[in-house]
Amino acid sequence: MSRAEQLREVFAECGIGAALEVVGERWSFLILRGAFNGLRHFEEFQTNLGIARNILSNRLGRLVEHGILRRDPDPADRRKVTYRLTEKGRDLLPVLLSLRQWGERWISGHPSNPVLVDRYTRKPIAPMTVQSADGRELTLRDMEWVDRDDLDREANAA
Amino acid sequence: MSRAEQLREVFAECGIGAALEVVGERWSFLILRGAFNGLRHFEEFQTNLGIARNILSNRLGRLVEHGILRRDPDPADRRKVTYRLTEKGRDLLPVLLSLRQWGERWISGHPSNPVLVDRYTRKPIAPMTVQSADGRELTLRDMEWVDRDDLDREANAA
DNA sequence: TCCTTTCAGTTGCGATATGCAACCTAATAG
DNA sequence: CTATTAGGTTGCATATCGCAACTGAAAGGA
Repeated sequence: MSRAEQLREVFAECGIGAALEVVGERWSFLILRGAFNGLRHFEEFQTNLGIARNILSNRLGRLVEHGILRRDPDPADRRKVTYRLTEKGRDLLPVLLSLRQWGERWISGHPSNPVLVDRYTRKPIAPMTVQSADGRELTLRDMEWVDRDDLDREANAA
Repeated sequence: MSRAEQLREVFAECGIGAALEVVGERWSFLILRGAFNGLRHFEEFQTNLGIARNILSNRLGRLVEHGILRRDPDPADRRKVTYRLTEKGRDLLPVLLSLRQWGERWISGHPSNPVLVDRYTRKPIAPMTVQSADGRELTLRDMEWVDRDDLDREANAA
């Protein structure tokens, strides 16, 4: 098997591809950002993001299909519909925050508003970092890509 | 100012929008995933990702424009060109890993191959989490969105 | 009751973006 | 000096996006 074929197999089953099929379309991340910031209704998303209504309709539908948002009628006003994050959706917070911090550092050049703070200490959250199993911060030089089977063999040999 | 207008202002200057303009297009993340895994040449990206050649050309060009990849001629073979991550590109690793871990957990349902391990302990890296300034893991219930100016006022009042 | 506004979409249509296959040029290999 | 490889570009078909206008059901107000 050529190096290229090896890599193709390896990448095909990567979680990134799977994730992108669900949240990789244009606007999906921005809609989720809105949801994390408390937006709930169609018109709120539309006016805040400035997204076309048909696209918004399509994206909300898809996020609901994939179980990232839940769509419920508003009991108080039967015209209204509320979109809320599910656990699966809330679990995207690390992705959103990593992306945001990167954008702040490398693109916009300054911290955004509002800030996500620890409710008790009132201090902004820490930058997202890659850490070892025992909590040390790792840089790319401290890491290595290893085939899962090779890793098992290493463990058994030890 | 209405609640909607407040939020619009607030979101306009969020780093996520800025980041997405650079890496939010289709294929960009997958190309970066490839780069993190050691792909360097046009044909490698093309055969591994199965992306159309014109789109690949366009995306590589854009990533280079934005300073995420560096494009160098290969001194050993003047037909070849190498694309490599810059520091700005390498700093996207937390984004890629968060996305990958989410995809593994919620979409593909199983860990991907290969694994990123701590080079010395040989243990897989930890899941990406949101942490307080002093390193405690935080859930959404432990956090709050706060306007930066309000936060400053809080700090001064204390 | 009737009229107006709000909410959450849908529809039609032109502008973009994507994907495929074929082609191209320079450099290398044999 | 011919064939192959690397890294693209070009043309063309299809899919997606974005805007503006429209719809239908539900409230709100006089």
